[in-house]
Amino acid sequence: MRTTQPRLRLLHFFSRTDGHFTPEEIAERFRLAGEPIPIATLYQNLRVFSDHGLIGEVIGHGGELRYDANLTPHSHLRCNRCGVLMDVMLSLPDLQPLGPGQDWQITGARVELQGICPACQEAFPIPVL
Amino acid sequence: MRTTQPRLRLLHFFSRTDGHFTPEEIAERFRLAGEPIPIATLYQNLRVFSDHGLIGEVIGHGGELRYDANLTPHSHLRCNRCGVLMDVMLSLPDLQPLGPGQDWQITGARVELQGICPACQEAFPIPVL
DNA sequence: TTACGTGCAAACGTTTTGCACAAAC
DNA sequence: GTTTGTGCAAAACGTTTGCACGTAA
Repeated sequence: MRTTQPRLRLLHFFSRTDGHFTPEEIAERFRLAGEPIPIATLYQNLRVFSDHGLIGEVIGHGGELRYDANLTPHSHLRCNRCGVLMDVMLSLPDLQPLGPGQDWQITGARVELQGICPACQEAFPIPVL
Repeated sequence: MRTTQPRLRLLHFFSRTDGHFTPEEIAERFRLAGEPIPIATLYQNLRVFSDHGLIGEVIGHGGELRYDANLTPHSHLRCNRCGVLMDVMLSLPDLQPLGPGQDWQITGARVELQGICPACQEAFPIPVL
């Protein structure tokens, strides 16, 4: 894996952010910064970084693939009103299913909590969704 | 919402299956049955059914959108080896985050367990993934 | 110097849209 | 008769690929 200009730029981007971005959103950031990154190069390197475990992948609300610099095991918490997504730590207890699935060997879990963020609780005290 | 021929055919399909299908997989089933369904009509009605709560949406292994006739609250269990996906019931304990996120109002959760299914445990006793 | 990465353009598969026609109410 | 849905063709969208050129090692 070679040290190239586009890879350094991408790593620099991830080192300064903690969000969950689609490829298009990342490209937009570079475009706005006046230093656009070719879309093929972007996709190629997101794949490479992900394969090498340098960044994580998250499935977004609409099913779109998002990349994430937070590599620690964590769950996600999404606001049902404004859609904001944050990382949370959950201490997960025994996740072995009872009944159907009890003979599976569980190796991991992906948990996405849904809820109303504090700002939306304040803005819309009466549930609208 | 009108009762039309394509909608009845689609509902009939979902009433007889309990899998998680992509639009293309559903179209393929109709094609094989000798009664193809136009792709635009299929997409339009999957959206309509989902909006009306008649079917559920699941994000598949590769991030693709899948539709699901099982409307009861359930989690998914996916095999890391063969990719098979099954529905499971989990009795989820307290999911309120501690620390960051503790001031959110939790309304639901989407849980996907990963593991090795019994058939794969038998076929590959030594972990390959 | 040679293997690897870049980045353009083109291809690709999936999903959506425009619209004239048909069917349901 | 009016509104809604159908289904074709075309467009749009996000992503991948082929390939000649550039660059890191």
